[in-house]
Amino acid sequence: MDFSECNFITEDDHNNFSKRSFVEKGDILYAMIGTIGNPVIVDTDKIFSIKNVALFKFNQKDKIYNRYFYHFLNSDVALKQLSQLSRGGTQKFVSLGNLRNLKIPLPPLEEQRRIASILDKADQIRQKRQQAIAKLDELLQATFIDMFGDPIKNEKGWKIGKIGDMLESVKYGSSDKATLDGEVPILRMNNITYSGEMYLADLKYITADQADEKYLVKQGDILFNRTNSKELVGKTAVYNGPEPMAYAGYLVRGRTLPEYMPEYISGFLNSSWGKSTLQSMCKSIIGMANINAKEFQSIRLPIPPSDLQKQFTKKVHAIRDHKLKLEKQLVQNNELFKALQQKAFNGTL
DNA sequence: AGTGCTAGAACCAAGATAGC
DNA sequence: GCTATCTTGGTTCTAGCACT
Repeated sequence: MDFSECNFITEDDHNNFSKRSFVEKGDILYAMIGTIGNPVIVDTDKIFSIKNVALFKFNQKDKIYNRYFYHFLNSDVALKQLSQLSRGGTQKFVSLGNLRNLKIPLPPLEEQRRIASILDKADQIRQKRQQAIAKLDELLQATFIDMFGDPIKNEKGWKIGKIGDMLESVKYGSSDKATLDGEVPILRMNNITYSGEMYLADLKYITADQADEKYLVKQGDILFNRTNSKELVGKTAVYNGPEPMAYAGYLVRGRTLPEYMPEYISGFLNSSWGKSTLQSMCKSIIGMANINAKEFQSIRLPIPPSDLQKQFTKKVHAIRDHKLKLEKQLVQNNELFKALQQKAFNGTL
């Protein structure tokens, strides 16, 4: 059907609010530029100026149910229509005209409610899964505190030392140019997440010749991001992935002595104390911050007994395994949701 | 080899403006 | 006046090079 019977509203003068900027409960907002989409159902009445955002109002509430429309906007059926129409060079955007002309299957209201409630339920399930995953991250932090206490107060009276004391070697990575078609994958800063995990996607590669032993990571190596913005400098993760893999020059590789656990060091650096230590020590110049290998090694921390570090590592691995399981389930949930969505909007649900 | 430093690419969102 | 499109600007990351 043609959607022109709905009101679509865009911008308004900043000082001159009118009906056009009155957003009500149940309206839907939709980003027209940048990350196109991300529809939101408004849950409070508010007046504000809208720009580059489409506002959907539902004048004919007996004909269209907003949650049904919301799910439609999120569906591939709608996105496909829009992706063919979106314009712009580097910056993609859709126009109001494009949105007005969206073709949407429109069954009777009761049917729309039924479909929306099925999709809502499926959506809730995957959100719950996502929350469970987030909880596991918190558990990781809590486990660290539980076992080792507050590192600043050091109530448990651990020996205090430097990260360097726990390492057998510290090396900078390769400064060779990474490409998409080389042989050996090379880890870059985007492969380390802020929360301290490896993220092995979006890989680039170097040639086998360039992948000298000194530029390769082994399982159990610590990777430390020496150059980045002030907030992100010092991102640290323990490598546990497949080999061989190389690492780039703006990462530092730390290899622990056998009696110490890389997970403990990473756990410390990823705790709130670790993060604030890193922020306070980095040398920040025009946007970029640096922590060199020497400074990395000089970071002071409590060094608890090996046994305890090993126990911590076991727990970390158990939590990560569980998280991996949940993430797999989440992928399945997402696929299921997509399938339901497909069915919903081609009339077979 | 290790390190500091910087240009600029990529991305994205908001502001500004041209044109109907 | 309204909409479509272009410009500006911020953030983050990439990549490389020069200095020690």
